Amino acid sequence: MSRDPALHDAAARPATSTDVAIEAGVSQATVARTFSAPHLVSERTRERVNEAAAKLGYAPNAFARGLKSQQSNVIGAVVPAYGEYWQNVLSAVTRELAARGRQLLLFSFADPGEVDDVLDIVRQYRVGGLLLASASIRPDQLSAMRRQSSPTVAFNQPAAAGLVSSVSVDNEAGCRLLASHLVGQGCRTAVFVGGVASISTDQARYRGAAREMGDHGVALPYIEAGAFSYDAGYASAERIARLAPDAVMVGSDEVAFGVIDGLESRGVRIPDDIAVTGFDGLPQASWAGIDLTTLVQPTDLLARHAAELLVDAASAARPSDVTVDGHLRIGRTTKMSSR
Amino acid sequence: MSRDPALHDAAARPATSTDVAIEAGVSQATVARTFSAPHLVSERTRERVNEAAAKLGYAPNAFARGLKSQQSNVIGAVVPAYGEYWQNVLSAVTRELAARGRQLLLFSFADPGEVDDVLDIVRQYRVGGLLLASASIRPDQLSAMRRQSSPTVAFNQPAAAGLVSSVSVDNEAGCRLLASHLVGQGCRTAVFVGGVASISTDQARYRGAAREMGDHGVALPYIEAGAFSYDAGYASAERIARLAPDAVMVGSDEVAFGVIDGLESRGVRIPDDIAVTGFDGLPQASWAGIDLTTLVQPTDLLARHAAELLVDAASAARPSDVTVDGHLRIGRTTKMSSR
DNA sequence: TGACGGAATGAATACGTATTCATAGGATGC
DNA sequence: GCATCCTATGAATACGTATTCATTCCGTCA
Repeated sequence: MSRDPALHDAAARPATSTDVAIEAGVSQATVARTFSAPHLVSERTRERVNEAAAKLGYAPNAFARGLKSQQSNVIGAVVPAYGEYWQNVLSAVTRELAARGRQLLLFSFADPGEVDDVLDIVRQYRVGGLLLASASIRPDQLSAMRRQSSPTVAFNQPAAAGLVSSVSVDNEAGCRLLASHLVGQGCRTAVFVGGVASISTDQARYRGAAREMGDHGVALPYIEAGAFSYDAGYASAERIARLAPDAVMVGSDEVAFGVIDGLESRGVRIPDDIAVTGFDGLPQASWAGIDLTTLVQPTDLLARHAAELLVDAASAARPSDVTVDGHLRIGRTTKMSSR
Repeated sequence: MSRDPALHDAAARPATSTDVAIEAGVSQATVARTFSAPHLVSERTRERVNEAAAKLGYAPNAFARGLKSQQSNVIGAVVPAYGEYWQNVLSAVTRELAARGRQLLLFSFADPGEVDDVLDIVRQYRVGGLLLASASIRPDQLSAMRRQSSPTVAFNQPAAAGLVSSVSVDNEAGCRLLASHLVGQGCRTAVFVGGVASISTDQARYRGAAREMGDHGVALPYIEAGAFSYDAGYASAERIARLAPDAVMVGSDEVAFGVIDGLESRGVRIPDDIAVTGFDGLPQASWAGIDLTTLVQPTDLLARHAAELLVDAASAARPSDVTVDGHLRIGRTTKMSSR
């Protein structure tokens, strides 16, 4: 029937190392060695095996390999289902891990309440490492995962420090930079717009901003947008406009984009009436039409650190914390002229 | 030493079904049944097993399970490392699959040349389904993956139809809608800006746009931005401005955002001098500051179809193609006044 | 030349689970 | 009261690979 029986067989049942062994006239052990420890196999035999493998379309079964060798090239990632920022992080981490021969197994959750269920599923996969992205994972959940003998890394979750390895930007210092810049521009009154007050990054950012502002005698009331989204930012514009500050420091770029549009829709001119800063350094912040002043997280660098910790087995034993500085990006949204 | 020996043991070696069996005083088979086919186990026994499992912190080993049962809950996804659009798709698909108890194993590639290597790695994982996102996967690569007995779905890759299952928006019809809208606004001359001319979606979109325009006697020259990125769009503004058309139809939103900023940086007013349309319906298109006229892909619906095909085993045998209509989003970028 | 050692290979086993087959014990039918 | 059937369980095996152990072969050194 089929014009290509070899292909047909392959479809029915993927070739195994034993199939290859028979085809090549060697033992299964030799085939396994050819793929996992080639230096133990003679040149001639290796060629024969590779030839047979190619003919049968053989690819080692990663599950069986993982089962036997008790380790896998799969790194788990627990990530929120929504959010521009996390999508970027995920993208960066995926690239770094791919470069290290690791794959990413994605576990997403839409609501913090789902985290427990998700973590239960994660435990079923004996992942070689675990990336916990999202600040809405509770400390007790973190330490529960810590039991796993594989490296666990919390991404941008200051509260995790000590419990598991962590990689973060210096949120507090970053916000001090932003605040300092605003003060330098002549800002005398300001407001901070956070996403969700209970999140540790949100707290750290507000703390940094409030302290720096305080050092210059500027008070910094806190407004909670309610979510880390454009819409939440847009909606918070009303409350901001009512306070009519010189500047708004927003806890994240995505929210800031909403704040800007929300304010402008109310006739507020940016930066002439109110200056705006963000935090994260999303690609859109650099778009000419937006040109937001923000703190750029070195996402690629953070991702690289995370990948190193995830791949390095030693980090499972002794959690280590990496903090990286972000850099200030000055855009039009804080070009406060003479005040 | 440790205050909690149970936890310590768990760290050393995760509990197995045999451990649980001993703890509960039953056989390993009974434990396995308790988790994979609870209805075969008596109420009383099930309780004892669950109790023992909780005590030991047992979670079934997904790899061993997959090895034995010859199927896994893991869906592979081959996705480009960059691109706003694909990040959104990935996010949507992840959610749909999570709702169906499936996890996503991510294989990303930065360059189309890497696809062959990536697909080789994919084959090592006996994934229960495979999502091929990205139009830069060649037809021969598609059909090679087709051998796998698991469902394979190409996302938004018209060229894949017939080879594997596919889920796409109707690119051609979508562009006709956009073109028709422009004509209705009084557009008499136009330009199409594609990302990469060799990509099949790009071709389909240009075809649709050119035909509809042609039906109204409007010629539509093709300009290639060179990539599906903001920067590529920004850079193409020079060539567009030189042609000074009434409207620019851009093949994707991300490129369109760049085109808009690029044009405005050259003093071109949008939409008064040139109208702009995009394609995809990215979240940013709806931002008030941008408000782009575009064709909104029903990403969630597409993702749902893809998830269904991936989970439904039957789709492995007989590829099926799903095409969904997008809808027009009219924004300020095509509010051409009186012409 | 004989003993020794390293390289290459094969046989056998274990990883943790699902599943088939067999068995024991009740409940049900007449 | 006996044959029958169904339920619950255990013993045993297989999934595909990595790895240990044993064996063979050949070259080398004294």
